[in-house]
Amino acid sequence: MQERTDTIPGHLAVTLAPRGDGRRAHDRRGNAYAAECPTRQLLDRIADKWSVLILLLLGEEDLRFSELKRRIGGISQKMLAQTLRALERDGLVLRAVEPTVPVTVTYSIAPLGRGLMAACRSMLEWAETCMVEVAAAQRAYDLRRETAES
Amino acid sequence: MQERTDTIPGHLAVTLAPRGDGRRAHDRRGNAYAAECPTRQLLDRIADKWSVLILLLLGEEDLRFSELKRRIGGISQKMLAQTLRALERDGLVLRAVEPTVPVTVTYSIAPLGRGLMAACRSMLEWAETCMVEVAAAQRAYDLRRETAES
DNA sequence: TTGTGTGGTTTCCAATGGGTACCAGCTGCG
DNA sequence: CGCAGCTGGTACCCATTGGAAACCACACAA
Repeated sequence: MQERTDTIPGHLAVTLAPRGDGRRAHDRRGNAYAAECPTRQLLDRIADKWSVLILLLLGEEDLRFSELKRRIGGISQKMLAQTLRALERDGLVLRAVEPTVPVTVTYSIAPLGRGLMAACRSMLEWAETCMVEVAAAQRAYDLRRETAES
Repeated sequence: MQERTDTIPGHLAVTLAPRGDGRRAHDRRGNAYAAECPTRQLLDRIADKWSVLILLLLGEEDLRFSELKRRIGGISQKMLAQTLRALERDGLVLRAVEPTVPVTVTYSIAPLGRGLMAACRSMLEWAETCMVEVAAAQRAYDLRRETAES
């Protein structure tokens, strides 16, 4: 949305190795493949199944803790709390506490998280679209291995 | 690259719960939030940091095992082998063995994986774009907690 | 009084991931 | 000749992570 290619103050100097050969486009924007790069660390946190699922759900409507837990099959309370806290810290979701009788906590998507949601959504859509082909590929692979073993 | 949006035969019938209330758009395409849903299981596998990084790299050029390991900071041989095998099984990457002196194994992206790459790429681009804002949000969050503690 | 529901935290244990060593097979160097 | 070295892994072991379940505080309801 804004020009940032060479306006970011300090971190590019850290992550941009002084190589001089501008080989690939993304290298000019910080190397997300280096473990120490902040972009990589951010990517590590969001390229996570629980984060993606939570963001997708919150993209549709605001939800409370227990409702999220109910909707996301297989998530433990611990991981839900942990992931929500991380997303809140990153400014991707908002946490609103209403001091009702049993305290009510509502989670919603923050402005910063909206952009990420689009990426998550296209991942989900790809999965829905290609699932059958993937399943076929798996069967083919397993069959190949099976016959190769004998 | 090719039309596949509405030509899929059978799986929609499987994942579409017979509920009748078409509340939300994605419900009509199988519930990816249920742990048993194949779409969810696929999403779990691809919403993973190593898978995303590998796909992004292979999207740019074919690479060999050791080159991938060199480029992806912090990945262990074991995780690289494991993730590559899973991606190969899912039909997302291709593994080509050339019987050279020390055997040379080249990995490339499969047609099926191309579509997913787009989603991975937008995730990376989002991370690059919003990293600074996220870092600021983190600092604000930490500060809030710090002062709340005292 | 005991149970319910809320949004967690804590505790413990199993599973997952990572580090390291090792392997096979041939090359080339000393 | 013999031995290191390069490749793409696998096997083993331990550290970290994730999950299940218990616990908590609080107010109300039966």
